Amino acid sequence: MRTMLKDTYAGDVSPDMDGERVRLAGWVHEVRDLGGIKFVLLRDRTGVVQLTLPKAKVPEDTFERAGKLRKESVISVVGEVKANEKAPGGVEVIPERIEVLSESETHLPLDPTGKVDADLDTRLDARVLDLRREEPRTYFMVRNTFTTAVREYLENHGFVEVHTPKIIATATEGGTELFPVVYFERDAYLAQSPQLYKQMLMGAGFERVYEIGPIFRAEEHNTRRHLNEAISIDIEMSFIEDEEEPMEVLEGMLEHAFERVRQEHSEELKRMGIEVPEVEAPFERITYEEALDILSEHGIEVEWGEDIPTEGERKLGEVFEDEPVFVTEWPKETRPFYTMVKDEEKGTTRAFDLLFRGIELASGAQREHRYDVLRAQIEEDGLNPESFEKYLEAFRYGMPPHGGWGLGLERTLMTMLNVPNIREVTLFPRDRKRLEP
RNA sequence: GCCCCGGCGGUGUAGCCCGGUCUAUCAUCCGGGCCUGUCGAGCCCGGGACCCGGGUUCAAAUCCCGGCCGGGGCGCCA
Repeated sequence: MRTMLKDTYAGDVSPDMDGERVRLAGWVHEVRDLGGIKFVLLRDRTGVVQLTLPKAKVPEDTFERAGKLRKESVISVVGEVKANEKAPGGVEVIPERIEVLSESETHLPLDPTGKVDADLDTRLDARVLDLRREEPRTYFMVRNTFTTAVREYLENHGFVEVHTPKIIATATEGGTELFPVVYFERDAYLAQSPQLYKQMLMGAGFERVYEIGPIFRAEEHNTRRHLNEAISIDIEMSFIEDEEEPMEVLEGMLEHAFERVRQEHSEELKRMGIEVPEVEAPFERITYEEALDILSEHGIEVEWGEDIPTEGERKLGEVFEDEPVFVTEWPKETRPFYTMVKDEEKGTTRAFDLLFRGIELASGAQREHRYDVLRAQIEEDGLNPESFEKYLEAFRYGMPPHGGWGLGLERTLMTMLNVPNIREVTLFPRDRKRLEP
């Protein structure tokens, strides 16, 4: 990366570049004025480098200007690299010229050097400044590595990326609340999931699709693991024999993506005290019934047919520690109409959830591809098949057996990085209280 | 939707329980000064705050009520 104003990243300046002339640009991290010598710490997205200005060795106006720099102003610098043991990292830059490109106001809403803590709420209010800090920046570099690795894996396994509509006409799965939007003269909603469209693409013969896109949930929840707008990684695949195949894609993909993050970010994560766990496919698999038994052994009673409550998820997280675990064979009543029933007598389905560190990261299933059965299940759920007409049509002209899952991106990152609040890994989170920035 | 908790300078806090030199603590920060090796620089001087409204009281940051804003738990989910 080079521009006319910048040819070197702060983090790339190293002692073996001694004598080289560099153009740097970034933010004034700190200024230490000792009178006859001044130190300016220049920060960019790669790190911090020290500019050293001994009065006798730099032009007078540059020396004067350095003393007047305000924290967080944007500057560009032309200078010479000097290896020097006294400098942090053993290297510093002696500037010839310092140009202020944009001056920062004083009284910053928070301290980007991180010497003084700020509450998450304060940080999110001043998110642009907050994102200049190393920790949040690292989270989003990890996020980028993660989604890149996900695409890599899925592309290598024959999945094609698609984009389905986010403005929809009807409630998809029922259940969660939808955000209404005014669509010209009609009512419409923001999509809570790409589910129905992914399936329609199976009918279209795409065979393997994935989508990384936003989902919207109008639930008034107020917790550290919920957002009203989140990113979902979704796949759907055709010609599967059972739900085992999409599960294998999920565990393989996560193994790969976690490994990538470990490879590319271990250094800065270690500095922050974060260790990304090694996850290895195949993951543990237990049935819903076995999960209930385990919980019962730990004093948590869940009635068959009920969803596993938060307390139970947490307990399972303790039991399986850093091991992701699939919970399979969920009862029919806990699952939406498009889920394929596995055992009519027992009332179990081909649905699965992926739990990791006590939190639900993904859910998926083999879907019902038989038109008549699907239609009947819509009715059983108390929904009107007529409002699913266009969806159902996809099942009338040849629909392969298929299945897939949706994985919450932010949920995955927050558990992977062990951060206490999902908002940490979201650039500009949307929750019950927050609509801006 | 139900429940719990909290609001003090730009930021993070002490003080609140047990009202009274609180003329409000400390750090960071901001402004000024000194200093040629800082790296959480140091030293000196200065600046800046009790969420809003009402009530109780001789007296309210402190007690009570309401509002606003925020944090979290549950439910539901990714």
